[in-house]
Formats: sequence, C-alpha cells, structure tokens
Amino acid sequence: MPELPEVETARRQLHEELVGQLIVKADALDLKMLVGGNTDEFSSRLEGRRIVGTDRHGKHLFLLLDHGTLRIHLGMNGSLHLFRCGEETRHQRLVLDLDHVRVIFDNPRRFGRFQVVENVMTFVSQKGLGPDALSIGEEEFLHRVGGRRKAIKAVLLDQKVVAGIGNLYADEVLFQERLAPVALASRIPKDRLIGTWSRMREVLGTAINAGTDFERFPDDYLLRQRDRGGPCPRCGHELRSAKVGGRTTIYCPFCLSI
DNA sequence: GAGTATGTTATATG
DNA sequence: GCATATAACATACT
Repeated sequence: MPELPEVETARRQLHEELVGQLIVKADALDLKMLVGGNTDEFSSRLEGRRIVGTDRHGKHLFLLLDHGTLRIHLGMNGSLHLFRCGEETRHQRLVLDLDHVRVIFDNPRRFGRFQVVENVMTFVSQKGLGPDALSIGEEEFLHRVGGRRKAIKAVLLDQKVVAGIGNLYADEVLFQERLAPVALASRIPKDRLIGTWSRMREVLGTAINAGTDFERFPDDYLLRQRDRGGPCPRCGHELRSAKVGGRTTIYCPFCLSI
C-alpha cells in the first residue's frame, strides 16, 4: 500500500505512539532487506537508542533517534504494525521492541528495505531523490518536470524528479487534471503543468485526510474505480488500460482535455 | 500454469 | 547525456 499518502499516514501513527520510547531490542529478520546486511551491527546501533522524532521524504520513512536514523522503505506491499503483547505477523522482516510497544515491519514480497543512516538530508542527497511531492513549489516543479522529453506519467514516477508519487496516484493526478498520461512533459503548456502541480497537492492531501481509504475518497476519484474496471466516475465511459513507462495505466480517453 | 501486482535498479539499445 | 524497454528481485492472488 505504500505511496506518499500511505507512508505519511503510517508516519503520523508512529509519531504518536513511539516518540520518547527506548528501543530495547531490534531484530532484522531478513538479510536481503537490511541494507549493509550486518544483523549484529544493526541491532547494536539501535538497541539502547531513544526515538526522538519521525520524518518522511517521498516514500521513505525515518525514525529519528538520539543517535542516528532508521530508514524504512515499504517496497511494493510492506506495512507497519503496532502491538502491545509480543504478537507476530506472517511476513515480519523487522521487529522493534520498545518500552511499551512492539513495531513490526511486515513485507510479503520483500521489496522493502531498512537501514541505519546518518540523517535524512544526507540520505536524500546521496540517493539523488527529488524534492518531496508535498514540499515542492510551483516554480521548481515547472523547472524539474517541464522540458523532459518523456511521458508525463513516467516523469511523475521518477523519484529523482519528484519523490513520493507511485503508479496509482500518478494516474489519479493526471485523471484529475484531464491530462493524457502519455503526453510528453516537454510539450505540455505551462498552465497545464501548474494545474498538474496543484492537482498533485490536492490529491495527496485528500488521500491523507481520508486516511488513504479509497472508499472515503471523493466520488469523482479514479482510485475508487481503478480496481473494479468500472466506468469513468466523471463521464461514465469505459475506462481504458495501457502501459506507460512500463506500468499499468488506467485513464479515461473521453475526459482528456489536451 | 499464466498473468498481475501500490517499487526500485541494472542492463541493453537507440 | 537522454530516453525507452526489459528483466530482475520475491511472493501472493486470481
């Protein structure tokens, strides 16, 4: 479930529950997912540390410690769970036992990653991530997105351009802006790019406010229909599916205005 | 068995 | 350097 809104929702929950607590035990159960791969070193870097805050950049979640920072990426289907009584989950890959709660990073497909990093800024710049989708300003968005000779959807998905948009929300943003996912970014008029920037903020904000529960999204949102192959929520025509930038893309050809 | 999947990265090709 | 396409990663589900 993890694109920017899901990660932000998880971050808010963790922030409420975890800040101030001490990490008593840290268990990396999957070597492939632990960047660096040294379980003992990982544990010793975490155990005895206190969680002093949380942060997020794009789809990356950070637990800020009194020394160091734990980075978590949920991959394709990762999720975080809080328990009080030492429960376990089917695909647990990382277990943190704190003073009063157990945090489990569950990830069936094991595309997720976690590691201890120095701090958020250093990680983001080393990784070459673009600005966070909710922080990027209009000017910088125009500058980074416009001019790319690539499908607008592929540009939005590129974490080095803007961080946080995934396949589902890319479709939603473009649907709301009535822009063809295959439109070359470099050929999109400036006002439509500004519209895209604005829709991006709107869609992500709406998703976060709805707790990322698609059922609670506005009626004209594509995400409510996406899985069911139903009609366009705006015009009723059949939605169409295509591959753009290698990803399944759902759009309504009748609603486009370009 | 085939096809698909909310992500990222490496590799090959033009 | 830029852009595109593809496979790979690992697992679950239809």
